[in-house]
Amino acid sequence: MALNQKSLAKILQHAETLCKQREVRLTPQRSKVLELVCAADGPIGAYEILDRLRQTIGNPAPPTVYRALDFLLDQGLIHKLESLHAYVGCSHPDHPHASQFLICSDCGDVREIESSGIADSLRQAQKNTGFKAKRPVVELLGTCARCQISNDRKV
Amino acid sequence: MALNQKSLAKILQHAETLCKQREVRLTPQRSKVLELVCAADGPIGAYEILDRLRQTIGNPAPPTVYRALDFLLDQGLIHKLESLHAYVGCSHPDHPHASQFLICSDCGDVREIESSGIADSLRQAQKNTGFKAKRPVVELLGTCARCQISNDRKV
DNA sequence: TTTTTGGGTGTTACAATATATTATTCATCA
DNA sequence: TGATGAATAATATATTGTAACACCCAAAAA
Repeated sequence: MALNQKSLAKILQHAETLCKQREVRLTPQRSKVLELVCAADGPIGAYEILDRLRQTIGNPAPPTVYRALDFLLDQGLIHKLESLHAYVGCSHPDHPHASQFLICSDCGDVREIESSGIADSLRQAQKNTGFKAKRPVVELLGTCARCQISNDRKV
Repeated sequence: MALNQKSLAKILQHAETLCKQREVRLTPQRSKVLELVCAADGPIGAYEILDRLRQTIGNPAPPTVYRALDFLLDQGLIHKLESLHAYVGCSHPDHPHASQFLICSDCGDVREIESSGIADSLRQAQKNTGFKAKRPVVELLGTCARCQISNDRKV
């Protein structure tokens, strides 16, 4: 992550455009929550968002955050990492898509990938079983390439 | 699920054998938790386990359950459904494996599949990125074949 | 035999995450 | 203006998960 001011503005701008197209309302609060998620240096929890929101809005309560998060999730502007109970900004909110996450347990880094191979295999599995997925959750918990190297050095 | 007494006993027996082989201790409590998870009619939450455990053991506390669950997860005897905050017995604990779950939001049914296609694509993604997964989480949230049909009828 | 050690357990308290419920605001439009 | 519906506010509570520390006990070491 480590987003600069410029690209953050770009994301928010983009979100606004998308929501206008879709005729849904990106209210100030929702926009602020999106900003907090995207500006965060990695996945961010709902209550961390709540804390930071207090610096802008007067004493918000949990439902405020969760409602905003639900909206942003629906619009595909952010993703929820189920295994971390945390949220991240979406790398490419233009098109609805099934992304996958590589979550490093050592350094905490989270990388979003969009593997057509994985998507294909998931589609195939659905075809085989008659199941229809609305929200695929694919999260690989493990060690990123960089941490593997630094771990090897230590040993 | 809906397990009969006989196959439940078989599972427990099997778990005992595995743990002996691995030289880890399947204590009475852990065995009891495994039994509760496997006997449950679907995914079961930690606190539901806690409640049922009270009928056997004198006043257990949350850590008791979570410790047992952690052990069983480590041994691959159960799976955790991250998106449900719930646990299910593993269909085939013999070999460590990456399974995937089809979770129906309508009827609550959970089906464990073991798709070699998905496993392959995950492996490939790891190869491409240098990431090394210790625990893959693949959960498809959606509608099962049966519910799709009954939903269509209603509409 | 005694000591030590380490895993497992018991217990209390608390942290973190999430939802239910009810009421209120506010823009929009008939 | 009044009605409508979406969004928000406020309060309380439910649910899930950990930290910390004391204790027990069995197996290994002295």
